Amino acid sequence: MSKYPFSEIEPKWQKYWEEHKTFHTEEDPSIPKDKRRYVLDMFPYPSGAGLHVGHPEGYTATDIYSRYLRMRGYNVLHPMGFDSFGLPAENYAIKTGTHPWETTEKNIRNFRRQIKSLGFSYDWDREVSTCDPDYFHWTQWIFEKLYEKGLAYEAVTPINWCPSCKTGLANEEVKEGHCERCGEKVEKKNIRQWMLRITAYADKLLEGLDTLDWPESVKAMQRNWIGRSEGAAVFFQIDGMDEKLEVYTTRCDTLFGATYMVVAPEHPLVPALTTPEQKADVERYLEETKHKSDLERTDLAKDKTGVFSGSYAINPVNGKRIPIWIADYVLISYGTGAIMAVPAHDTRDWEFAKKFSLPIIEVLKGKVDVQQEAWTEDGEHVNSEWLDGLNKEDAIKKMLEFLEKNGYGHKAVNYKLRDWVFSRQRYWGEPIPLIHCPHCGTVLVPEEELPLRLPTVDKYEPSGTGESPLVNVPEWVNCKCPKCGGEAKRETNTMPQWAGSCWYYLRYIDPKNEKVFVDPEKEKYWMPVDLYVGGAEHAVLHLLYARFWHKVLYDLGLVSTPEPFQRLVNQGMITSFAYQKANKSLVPVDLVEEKDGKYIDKETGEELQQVIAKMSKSLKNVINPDDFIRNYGADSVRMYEMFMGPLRESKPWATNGFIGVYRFLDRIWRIATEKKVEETEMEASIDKLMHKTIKKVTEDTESLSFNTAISQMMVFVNELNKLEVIPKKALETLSLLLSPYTPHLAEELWEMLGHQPSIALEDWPGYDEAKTVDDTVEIVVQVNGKLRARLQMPQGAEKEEMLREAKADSKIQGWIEGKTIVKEIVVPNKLVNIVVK
RNA sequence: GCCCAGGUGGUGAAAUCGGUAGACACAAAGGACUUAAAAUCCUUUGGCCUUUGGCCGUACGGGUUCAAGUCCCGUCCUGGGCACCA
Repeated sequence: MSKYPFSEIEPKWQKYWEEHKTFHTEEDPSIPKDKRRYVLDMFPYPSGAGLHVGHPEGYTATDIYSRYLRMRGYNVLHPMGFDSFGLPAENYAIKTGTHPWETTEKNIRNFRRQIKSLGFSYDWDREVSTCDPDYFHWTQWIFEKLYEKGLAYEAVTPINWCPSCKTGLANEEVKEGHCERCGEKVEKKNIRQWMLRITAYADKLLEGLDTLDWPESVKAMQRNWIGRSEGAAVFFQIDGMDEKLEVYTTRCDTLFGATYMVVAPEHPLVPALTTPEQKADVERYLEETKHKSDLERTDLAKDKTGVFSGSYAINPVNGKRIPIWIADYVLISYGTGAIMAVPAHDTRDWEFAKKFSLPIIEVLKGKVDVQQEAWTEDGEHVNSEWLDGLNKEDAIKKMLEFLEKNGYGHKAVNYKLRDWVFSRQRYWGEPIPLIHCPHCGTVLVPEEELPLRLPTVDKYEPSGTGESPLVNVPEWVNCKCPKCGGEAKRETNTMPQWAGSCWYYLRYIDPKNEKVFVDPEKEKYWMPVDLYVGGAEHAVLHLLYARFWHKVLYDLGLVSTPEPFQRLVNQGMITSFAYQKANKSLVPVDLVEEKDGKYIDKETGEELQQVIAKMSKSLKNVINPDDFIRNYGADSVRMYEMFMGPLRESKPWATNGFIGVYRFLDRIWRIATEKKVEETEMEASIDKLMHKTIKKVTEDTESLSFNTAISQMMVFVNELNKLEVIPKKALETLSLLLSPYTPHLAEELWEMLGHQPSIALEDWPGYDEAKTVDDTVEIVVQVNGKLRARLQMPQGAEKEEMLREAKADSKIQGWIEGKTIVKEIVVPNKLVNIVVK
């Protein structure tokens, strides 16, 4: 069926670009700052499975945009690399004994081949790979800066432990109590960890969001994750003890309604609070909660449990004695690990109070009986002495004044954000460049000894005791202390995968520099990233960590911008069709057949419903672009992925739509090769359409609305196809407009039209605004808002004339005859609406 | 439960400073060309009716307006994120 020889054209031009270094980028100082753009893709983890169709979506979008900007005279930095440390290569090594380096190299070669086969205009001289010692040299160096600044610290804390991956996880890597990577239930485990003090940057990370051109949803997610809340710290005197219990509350105005207190089971005051009579009960409860997994503790049922400590606290506002309970619905990790409970106005406290028959006192006038359910909305204060009658806002203000004046408390801010657990007990990651010396304590590996490389090991198996496989390599672990020269041991933890991706965008700027991580002049030349495109799955993890590192580098004067990524666009996920039984279970795609537009389960004959689902191995609906590139060409793949729908929205991969863009490209090929192409005067209508097309494609490319730009090009091509003789100018313009989208075809056409390559270096075509408007326009005539007639009128006709013609129309007369005209609305060049009674 | 997106033909989707709903494409049906097929080209294609015309139609129910897919209020559904955060 094929006439369009993509399999010859595409390798030809890919070779040309590579040999001529068409997309090599230099820091040309003569190009002003506002004519430079940094267009970045989220670099891939080179998995063994290779590229899937989601990758080229974002990569094509940035490639079109980069090629467009170059044609508009911008100097564009558009690099690609590989995020190559990570667990899959290590797990494969455990299974097969193959060194992760080998697996990773092989996968990178495959990824590079696949990416190149799509004809992207990357400057390959700038490729980086995070597992390359020349790269992680500087990852380690940045870690040392963080350490020197006091932002890295060691702690033995309960961390999220994945028993399957045998490593600690950051909070961000735990999803619903399960390991994000393997799905195993996450346990709590106390081990020695390196932590990064990201909490010190909570406010800066929050405030910076306001300056960014990012999707609101991603900003909202980061705000949620940081979780800043303003409230008060309140001190409760413990009855009969010289101790105070500090709580955090956002609603200090409800203090008169506090009828009991709760501390987390891990709270340090628990032993002191426990009275002899309660000791047995408390110990039993502590034992119980210790064995609950995180998931069980936060499980759906959320049945409240707890035990009375035996002690009482004094409510500072009224001197009442209130009991102190121990319960695991209070988390040690948030606030002070202790709360004042106001059961009338908090659902959780209410449930607990009901279960243990604690008093419920209403302090906000609500619409419900607080003995029956909690009232959690605002209301007038009652039973609150000097707060009675006030609303929430005023009452909080007044209470804060009272607390501060009497030393009972003060304003306080809390965050949900936790410090970042930065160490992993694994082999395939950047070694943390620290040495433990019995005399000098923790000492940094001297800068001149970086990069600190990974030793060769025989077994990649983690020890499972919370230590990395590196502990089994004594010749690597044992070393001399750089300070005192005595016997010392290396840190055996490695960095998490996120480390390398925290700063890779800076290394692209100066990838081969052996002296510094990035030359400051070059950094100033390109930063910040003008457009960053990638999946929404990195909304908190990568994008928060990278911002954190960048802000630290900024504070150290090492980078020139407070934020790394000025504009972020999330490409929508490419989903796939899946087939659902009546009981909602999904059937793998290879067990489904299509019959007369219906989908039938091959095994049972049951009729199935077509639904949209994430691509997954188990449903066998993962799509690899290689087959499509082979069968239809890279240009078709690029164009199809852009034509499917808006870049930002998720959309299903429906292969039957693919043929449409292929036909489109084939049609262009036939126009160029089978029709006469001559330097003729263009017919006015074609000329107008050409100018309209240039305008639409320009605007839509600029705004990343590639799907509508493509449909406009289709309209233009359909019109050209009707002509016997093709004006050369029209075909040249089409080639230029196509060139960011289907660069191989465009280069070939450009050459056929007698031009020197490369079309990528040509100027983007301009348009004449006057030619983008039609001489006559269709005017819609409505009567009472309903469409009744259409008129052809000259562009820019006067309102009076439009109205006169509308009323003169025979159809309209039928509608307005014998009625009173109440109102007449005229929108120039658009419509007339006559309102009658 | 909370926070963010989104709901338009058989399908992917266009159209949002409120102004012709369904551009472009797929699929389907019919036709031309052909010994035949593929490819290509042309026509039709939201639903209904009494079909040179009319009525209905953008998840559902209200509202604002001369005019609502678009704005406002409420409801339902789908996707994503967070989740005992005091």
